[in-house]
Amino acid sequence: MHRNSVETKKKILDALENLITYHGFTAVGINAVAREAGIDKVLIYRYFGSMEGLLKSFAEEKELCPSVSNLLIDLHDGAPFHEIAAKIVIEHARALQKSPLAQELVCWELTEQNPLTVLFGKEMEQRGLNALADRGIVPDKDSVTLSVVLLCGLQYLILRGRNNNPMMNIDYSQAEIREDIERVISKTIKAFYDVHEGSPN
Amino acid sequence: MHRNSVETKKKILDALENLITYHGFTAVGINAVAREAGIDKVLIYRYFGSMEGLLKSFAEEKELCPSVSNLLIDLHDGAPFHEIAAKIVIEHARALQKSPLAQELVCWELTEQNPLTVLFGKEMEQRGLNALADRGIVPDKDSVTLSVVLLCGLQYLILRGRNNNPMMNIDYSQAEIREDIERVISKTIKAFYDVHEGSPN
DNA sequence: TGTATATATCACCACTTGGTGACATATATT
DNA sequence: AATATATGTCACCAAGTGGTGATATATACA
Repeated sequence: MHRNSVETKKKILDALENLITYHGFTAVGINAVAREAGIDKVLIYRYFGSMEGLLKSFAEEKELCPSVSNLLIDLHDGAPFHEIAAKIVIEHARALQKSPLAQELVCWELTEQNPLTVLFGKEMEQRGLNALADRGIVPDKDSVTLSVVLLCGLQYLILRGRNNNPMMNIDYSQAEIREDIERVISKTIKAFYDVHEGSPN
Repeated sequence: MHRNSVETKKKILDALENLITYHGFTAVGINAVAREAGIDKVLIYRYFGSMEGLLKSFAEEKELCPSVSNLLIDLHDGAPFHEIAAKIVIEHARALQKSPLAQELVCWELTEQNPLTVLFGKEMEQRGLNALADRGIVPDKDSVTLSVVLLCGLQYLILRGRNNNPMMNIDYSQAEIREDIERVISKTIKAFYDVHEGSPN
């Protein structure tokens, strides 16, 4: 065997990722990570101090969720707010759907607080805001509220769908149903916006 | 000590409830339940067969979430659909907010499947539907989709708020913010419904 | 070449977990 | 009162957990 600390650290971080992705956050622990990485657990303590330290490093070094900004490039510059908002919500959901790791982290975040879930949560919060800030848009409070509620709803539906346990038979992973949902989302945001801009409070 | 099996069973079921409510579903286990109940764990096996059996009995015998139908009594008979739908969503969320046990079960359901989470999930699904069925209302698909997404969004926000970890500073547990959210929900459903009934597909 | 250090292995600790068999004793039945 | 059964206690098991100290060995540096 070669002795290469950076390689070993990588092995450990990768093992953690695989563990979360394929066995869920409940499977995470010092012994499990060491086993998965094929190294002695004492190396985890040596290089990361503790499980907390490992989670922190993982949160900092791994790409936990892709930026949403670049998913909006096909939106023309003068697009109305409701289109942008809908697009952000929908693309955010699609990205989550594609990433079992991110799904597990969202779920973990609802269960427990640790360096990883906290950092991940902050990152996720910033995604949509950045996409808007990039375009110099400052949305009013109610519009944000609606978008967030819709976004959270989609996140919840995606989490529920994971174990073939969809909510109300609304299985986001099925293409036709996803299209239905996305159409309703767009229609809803537009309808709200049309009514709202007349009297935004 | 008196020897009373029904009392012991009750002790065990109560212990499980307290454990879930005050220490979260991750704390649930044979040893933990026995400890909390102050009885020997062998009695759990004797009376419920296994942890699974205990969860099943718990799901069947405990009142996991209050019916939502009786929360709608102050709604007049001829109320338009959008008002009823909004009321159901909002009352559902308020009920969840009041029940830490239900919150934990919702979270558990996203993490793992077991007799308790499955039964609880089915019960939750039926709540809104029953409220509508009681009034002889058969909503169209898109309206259901919107209501479900909004409802799920509120559930998610409530779960996130539990550990002082609110999403985007939208803390459902704060009265003023809750009122904002509820207002947006009502406004949204009405706006969608107004547009939608003209072209329900 | 010899030596120090970074890296990795191994053995062990106390504690918790789910699970079971042997036993004691209160209660009910005959 | 004698017996059977329901109920409860105890001791134990193998396996897993987080965590640590002692030791081996590859690599780098003198």
